[in-house]
Amino acid sequence: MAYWLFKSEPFKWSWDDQKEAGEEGTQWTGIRNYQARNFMRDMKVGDKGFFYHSNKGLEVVGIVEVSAESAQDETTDDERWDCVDLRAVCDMPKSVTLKDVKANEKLEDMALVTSFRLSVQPVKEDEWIEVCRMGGLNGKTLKPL
DNA sequence: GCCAACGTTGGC
DNA sequence: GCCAACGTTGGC
Repeated sequence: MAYWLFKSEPFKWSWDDQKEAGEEGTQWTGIRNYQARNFMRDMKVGDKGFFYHSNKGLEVVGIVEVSAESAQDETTDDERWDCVDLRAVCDMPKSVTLKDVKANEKLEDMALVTSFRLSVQPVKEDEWIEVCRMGGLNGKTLKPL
């Protein structure tokens, strides 16, 4: 299983919107960047990801799961763009801010810091565990600590 | 709202 | 295939 991070501007698509999309989840539309798209093509159903609020908030607020593999982005006819479906899994008991991430030397190589413009990013397992721990979650079981 | 970083486009 | 111009992202 792989781990990822998804950025969204909360005034466009917030964590609350994602939760309202329910168990089925919904397409993670609007990605128009080849690198980000290629990461989505690598995703498998069941992969976990952080839901990050960019622009406003600047924090990881929840955990999502890939609920469908990459398929045509329904918001465009352009066949170059496809995306996965995501569903909300749980809240971060305590949201983890970009500031917190930058202040943690274990996370200095995290793509969130090094490739900050990339809107869909891979997360290494140790980074996953660490960010979960900072947010009050066990990264393996996704239960509160 | 500014601007740095960086991806994309298009002329040559 | 280079590179300048341009557009977008996202932190500050």
